[in-house]
Amino acid sequence: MLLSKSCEYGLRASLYLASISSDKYISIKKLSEKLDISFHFLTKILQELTAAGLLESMKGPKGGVRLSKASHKISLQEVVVAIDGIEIFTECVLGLPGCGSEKPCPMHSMWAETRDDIEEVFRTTTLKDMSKKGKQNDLRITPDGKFIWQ
Amino acid sequence: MLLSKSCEYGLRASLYLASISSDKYISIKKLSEKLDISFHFLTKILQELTAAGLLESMKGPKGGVRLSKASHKISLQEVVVAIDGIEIFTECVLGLPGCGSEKPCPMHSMWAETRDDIEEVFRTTTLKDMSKKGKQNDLRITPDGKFIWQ
DNA sequence: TATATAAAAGATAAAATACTCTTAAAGATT
DNA sequence: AATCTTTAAGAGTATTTTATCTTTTATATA
Repeated sequence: MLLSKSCEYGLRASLYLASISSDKYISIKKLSEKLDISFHFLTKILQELTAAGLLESMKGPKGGVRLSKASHKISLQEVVVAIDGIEIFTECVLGLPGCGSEKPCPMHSMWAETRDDIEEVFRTTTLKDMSKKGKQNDLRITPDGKFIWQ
Repeated sequence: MLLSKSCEYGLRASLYLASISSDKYISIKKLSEKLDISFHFLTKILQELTAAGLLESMKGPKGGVRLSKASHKISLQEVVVAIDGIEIFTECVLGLPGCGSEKPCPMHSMWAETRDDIEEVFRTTTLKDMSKKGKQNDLRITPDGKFIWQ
C-alpha cells in the first residue's frame, strides 16, 4: 500500500471539499457522514491538514473546515506530504537509510526514476483536477459508491 | 512505504543469492549474518519464497537455500508478489475496493498508469540485473554498507 | 450573558505489522 | 549414531497504525 489509511481518508475529504467550491465551513461531522469515515479519526487527520496550512478551521456554530486556498492551487502531493510525510517520495525501495546517488543500492537508479515519476504525477495534479473529474463523471469516492456530488 | 519490511528483506536476500551464482546451498544463518537481518524472521520470509517456488531448500549439513532457477529468469516482481501479494500492483490509490475501469475513482486513470509503470519496472528487471550491478559497482545491500560481494 | 455548536487536544483501546523465541520433527552428512 | 540445518507451528513481545472516547476551548447566535 503506497498511502496510509489516514492519507487515503485525507485525500477523499480534500476532494470533497474541493468539489464544494465555496468558502463556507463544512463540519467534520458532515464530512465524516458523507464519506463514511469515523468522525473522531477524520478529525485527527483534518487537524494535520489544518496544521499544514492546507485547511482553515473555525470553531463554534457554523464552524468546520474549508480549503485554505483555491482547489487548483493545492496539489495531491501537498496533501500526501502533510499526512504521510515526504518519505514516500524520497525513500529507498530496499529501505536502506540514506540511500541516494552518493551511496546507492543496486535498485537506486531504477527506483529513483520511477519514484520521481510518481512524485511528479502527484505534484502536477490538483484537487480541482480530481474533484472536477469526479463530479463530471459521477465517480465514487466512497467504498459503497453512495456518495453524491453536489 | 511501498514494500513491507519482509519484502525488503526478501529482495535483499534474493539479490545476495543471485550474486553467488552457484548451485551450492547457502544457510539461512549465513544469509542473516551477512545481511544483518534477524535469523528467525528471515527464515519465515525465505520459507515464503520457497513455497512460491522461487527458492529451493535443503535440510541438514551443507543445507540451506538457493535460487530455483537462473537469476536472469527471476524478476523482482515475482519476489515482491510472493511476499507482499499482487495487490500493490493492482489496488486503488484511495483504497476503494473493486476500483477499476468499470467503477473508477477520480484518481483511477491517473494512478493506474503510474502503477502499471511501477509493475513494468519490477517485471522487466531481474535478480541478475540488480546483483550484477551491485557486484560490479560495489553497491550496498545492508544499512551499514559493510556487506562484501563475493 | 447564556447556550449550543464544533474544533482542538489528549488519553485510551484495538488491530495490524514486525519481530523474537521455543519446540519438535525430519532430512542430510560425517 | 551423532550432528547439522531446514521445516513447521506456535507463543510471546514491541511498535506502529487505526480507531474511539472524553475533556477543553473557541465561536456564533439567541
